[in-house]
Amino acid sequence: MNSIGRIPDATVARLPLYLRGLDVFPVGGAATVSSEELAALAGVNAAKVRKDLSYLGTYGTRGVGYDADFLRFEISRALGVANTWPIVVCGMGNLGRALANHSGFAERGFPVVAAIDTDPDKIGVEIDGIAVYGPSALASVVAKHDVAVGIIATPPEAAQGTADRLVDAGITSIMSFAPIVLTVPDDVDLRAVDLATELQILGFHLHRSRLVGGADVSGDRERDLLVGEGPV
Amino acid sequence: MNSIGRIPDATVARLPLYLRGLDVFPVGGAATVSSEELAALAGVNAAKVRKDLSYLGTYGTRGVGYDADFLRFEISRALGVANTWPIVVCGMGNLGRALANHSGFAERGFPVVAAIDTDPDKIGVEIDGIAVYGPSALASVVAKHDVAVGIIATPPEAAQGTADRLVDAGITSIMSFAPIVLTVPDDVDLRAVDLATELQILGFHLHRSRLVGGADVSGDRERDLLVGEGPV
DNA sequence: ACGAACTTGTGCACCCATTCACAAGGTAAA
DNA sequence: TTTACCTTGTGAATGGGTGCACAAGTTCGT
Repeated sequence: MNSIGRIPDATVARLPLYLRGLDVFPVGGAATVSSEELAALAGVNAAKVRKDLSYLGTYGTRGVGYDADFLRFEISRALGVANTWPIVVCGMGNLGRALANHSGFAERGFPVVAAIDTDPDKIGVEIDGIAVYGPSALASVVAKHDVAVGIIATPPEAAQGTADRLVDAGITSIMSFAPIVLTVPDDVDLRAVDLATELQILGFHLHRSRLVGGADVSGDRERDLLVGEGPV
Repeated sequence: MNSIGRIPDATVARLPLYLRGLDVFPVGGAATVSSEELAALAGVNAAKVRKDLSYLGTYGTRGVGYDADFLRFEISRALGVANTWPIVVCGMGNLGRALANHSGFAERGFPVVAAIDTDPDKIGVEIDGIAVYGPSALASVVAKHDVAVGIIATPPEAAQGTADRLVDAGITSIMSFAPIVLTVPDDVDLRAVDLATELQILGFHLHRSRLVGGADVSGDRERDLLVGEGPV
């Protein structure tokens, strides 16, 4: 199955992990990597790696493995990371500031080009090199910088309003850190990350294991990644 | 069903959402909530709510719904949130500081009681009310505050060492924000959250949807900016 | 007391993802 | 060339999760 078969959601969620794993091979190094090695680098098992990659095409060589550079190129192409998707961060509180500064975003093709906040003391200034605008400037900021993704890091009570404004400005990809359910049109892609929820899941297992006196009752815990809900 | 049947992982991951949804009902308000309402509050569908709750027990009343207070109590009990699980944050960079300050953690029973960093300028001082210690103090900090969860917000190259030290100190629940695969013993519960990975998943859909408009499926339109820059 | 209108709890069918197991294809050395 | 040994790619089995559809149980109005 070549170029354009449907790629399962679970596979899409793992592609970035493979790409990340390939970072250990220098670009242009002509290295080959087996599904077993890549599995270790990405924290999954080898069968999954092979099946996932088979959805993209037949890029490996039997008896040898995958060419690291070529694989990197193909996964990048599938993910569209050759593109750069500018981000606007909404809400410059603790979390917003940390996200706006997060070097890992720009490195992966998601530069933070602007921030939005309602605090008059922040509007018009630069925080850590990021220009902060008021909510009313959102549409023009989006147009000017060709913003593709909005991050919501506002207090929960402002989150829905912020989402509405992002949608009005034409944004179709939103990542929210607000601990509430947001309503957006069907054509908007929303991923919600609730850090407290993640901790509570950890807490559940903690609770269980301490109850029993040590052994992890819930079968064996393992690998996780997570998060978010995918719409279309 | 009954009290302690195995609760599916997918259900455990949603219980915190239900709990969060129940926040709209004042404590002691004697309100009842239907699966439909709770579904809307949690962002899932009603059938899932009913099935999930049935794993905890039969807490609803047919024709009526669920008693909000009772349901809150039972979900809390299942999750073990009646307990308080102290947290130590490792790495007080941008993200670490934001997490250490995040009010949502303490509200949900996960107070940040200490922080660890290697920077001599930070060790021994308080940052936003959180005492910062050096790595060597980890074991004593864990013992003294009865720390149950460790958060890794260090640079990627320090993450594995930090994980090892947390494990040595007796921590069995770890949440990592470092973009690498961490190796921990089987009895340690590890949740990895990679924010850049999340964005790349959004990027995949963006890429796909924008391709449909443009006539080129060959993927030539993209700038061939490189692809895998920074090493680990 | 009775029927209409609700809402839960759950059996069941379906779907997606994971994992196994192996044939197909490739390398290397004698 | 032949043999021994790798590793991919993929049918097929397995397992978990989702959602439908409906019987069972409750409330309310008449």
